[in-house]
Amino acid sequence: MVTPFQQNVYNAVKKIPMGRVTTYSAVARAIKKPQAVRAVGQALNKNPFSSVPCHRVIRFDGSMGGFARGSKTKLKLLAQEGIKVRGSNIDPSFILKSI
DNA sequence: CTAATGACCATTA
DNA sequence: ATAATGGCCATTA
Repeated sequence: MVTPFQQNVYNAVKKIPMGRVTTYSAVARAIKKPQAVRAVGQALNKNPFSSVPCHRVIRFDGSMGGFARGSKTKLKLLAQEGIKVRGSNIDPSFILKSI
Protein backbone atom coordinates (compact mmCIF):
# COMPACT_ATOMS: atom_id res chain seq x y z
CA MET A 1 0.00 0.00 0.00
CA VAL A 2 1.40 3.35 -1.00
CA THR A 3 0.26 6.21 1.17
CA PRO A 4 0.07 9.81 -0.04
CA PHE A 5 2.99 10.66 2.22
CA GLN A 6 5.14 8.03 0.55
CA GLN A 7 4.08 9.32 -2.84
CA ASN A 8 5.40 12.75 -1.91
CA VAL A 9 8.66 11.30 -0.66
CA TYR A 10 9.24 9.17 -3.75
CA ASN A 11 8.34 12.02 -6.03
CA ALA A 12 10.86 14.29 -4.33
CA VAL A 13 13.63 11.69 -4.37
CA LYS A 14 13.11 11.10 -8.08
CA LYS A 15 14.11 14.70 -8.67
CA ILE A 16 17.62 14.19 -7.35
CA PRO A 17 19.91 14.56 -10.34
CA MET A 18 22.47 11.95 -11.36
CA GLY A 19 25.80 12.21 -9.62
CA ARG A 20 24.34 14.17 -6.74
CA VAL A 21 23.02 13.23 -3.31
CA THR A 22 20.81 14.87 -0.74
CA THR A 23 19.85 14.40 2.88
CA TYR A 24 16.78 13.04 4.63
CA SER A 25 16.08 16.43 6.15
CA ALA A 26 16.27 18.11 2.73
CA VAL A 27 13.65 15.67 1.44
CA ALA A 28 11.52 16.41 4.48
CA ARG A 29 11.74 20.10 3.69
CA ALA A 30 10.91 19.47 0.03
CA ILE A 31 7.62 17.79 0.90
CA LYS A 32 6.64 20.60 3.27
CA LYS A 33 7.05 18.49 6.39
CA PRO A 34 10.40 19.50 7.86
CA GLN A 35 9.69 17.63 11.08
CA ALA A 36 8.94 14.31 9.43
CA VAL A 37 12.54 13.44 8.68
CA ARG A 38 12.26 10.15 10.52
CA ALA A 39 9.12 9.19 8.66
CA VAL A 40 10.99 9.89 5.42
CA GLY A 41 13.44 7.19 6.37
CA GLN A 42 10.55 4.83 6.97
CA ALA A 43 9.13 5.56 3.55
CA LEU A 44 12.47 4.93 1.85
CA ASN A 45 12.99 1.75 3.82
CA LYS A 46 9.82 0.30 2.31
CA ASN A 47 10.32 1.86 -1.07
CA PRO A 48 8.87 -0.60 -3.65
CA PHE A 49 9.93 1.34 -6.75
CA SER A 50 13.27 0.68 -8.37
CA SER A 51 12.79 3.95 -10.24
CA VAL A 52 13.34 5.87 -7.04
CA PRO A 53 17.07 6.44 -6.47
CA CYS A 54 16.91 6.05 -2.73
CA HIS A 55 20.68 5.44 -2.58
CA ARG A 56 21.17 9.17 -3.23
CA VAL A 57 19.68 10.03 0.14
CA ILE A 58 22.16 10.20 2.99
CA ARG A 59 22.42 11.62 6.48
CA PHE A 60 22.80 15.24 7.41
CA ASP A 61 26.37 14.74 8.68
CA GLY A 62 27.48 13.11 5.43
CA SER A 63 27.41 9.49 6.59
CA MET A 64 25.40 7.07 4.50
CA GLY A 65 22.75 6.08 6.97
CA GLY A 66 21.17 2.74 6.27
CA PHE A 67 20.17 0.79 3.22
CA ALA A 68 17.58 -1.95 2.88
CA ARG A 69 19.86 -4.21 0.85
CA GLY A 70 23.04 -3.58 2.80
CA SER A 71 25.34 -0.59 3.02
CA LYS A 72 27.78 -2.15 0.54
CA THR A 73 25.28 -1.90 -2.26
CA LYS A 74 24.72 1.74 -1.45
CA LEU A 75 28.42 2.46 -1.60
CA LYS A 76 28.68 0.73 -4.95
CA LEU A 77 25.79 2.66 -6.47
CA LEU A 78 27.26 5.93 -5.28
CA ALA A 79 30.68 5.14 -6.68
CA GLN A 80 29.01 4.15 -9.93
CA GLU A 81 27.70 7.70 -10.27
CA GLY A 82 31.09 9.22 -9.63
CA ILE A 83 30.38 10.33 -6.09
CA LYS A 84 33.49 10.44 -3.98
CA VAL A 85 33.42 8.79 -0.61
CA ARG A 86 36.11 9.27 2.02
CA GLY A 87 36.02 6.64 4.67
CA SER A 88 32.40 6.34 5.72
CA ASN A 89 31.55 9.91 4.77
CA ILE A 90 30.53 11.39 1.46
CA ASP A 91 32.29 14.39 -0.03
CA PRO A 92 30.15 17.38 1.02
CA SER A 93 30.44 19.01 -2.39
CA PHE A 94 28.09 16.38 -3.83
CA ILE A 95 25.34 17.08 -1.31
CA LEU A 96 22.38 19.19 -2.36
CA LYS A 97 20.96 21.04 0.63
CA SER A 98 17.72 21.63 -1.24
CA ILE A 99 16.19 19.80 -4.16
C1' DC B 1 -8.08 3.78 20.25
C1' DT B 2 -2.73 2.52 22.15
C1' DA B 3 2.11 0.90 21.68
C1' DA B 4 6.07 -0.12 19.19
C1' DT B 5 9.25 0.59 15.32
C1' DG B 6 12.77 3.04 12.53
C1' DA B 7 17.51 4.25 6.18
C1' DC B 8 16.88 10.85 11.57
C1' DC B 9 18.48 14.99 14.28
C1' DA B 10 20.06 17.82 18.22
C1' DT B 11 21.86 17.99 22.69
C1' DT B 12 24.46 16.40 26.47
C1' DA B 13 28.16 13.91 28.89
C1' DA C 1 36.04 11.30 18.99
C1' DT C 2 31.84 7.97 20.83
C1' DA C 3 27.48 6.98 23.62
C1' DA C 4 23.17 7.94 25.51
C1' DT C 5 18.69 10.53 25.57
C1' DG C 6 14.75 12.87 24.09
C1' DG C 7 11.86 14.64 20.37
C1' DC C 8 9.73 14.35 16.13
C1' DC C 9 6.55 11.91 12.52
C1' DA C 10 4.18 8.14 9.62
C1' DT C 11 3.30 3.42 9.53
C1' DT C 12 2.10 -1.00 11.39
C1' DA C 13 0.51 -4.46 14.74
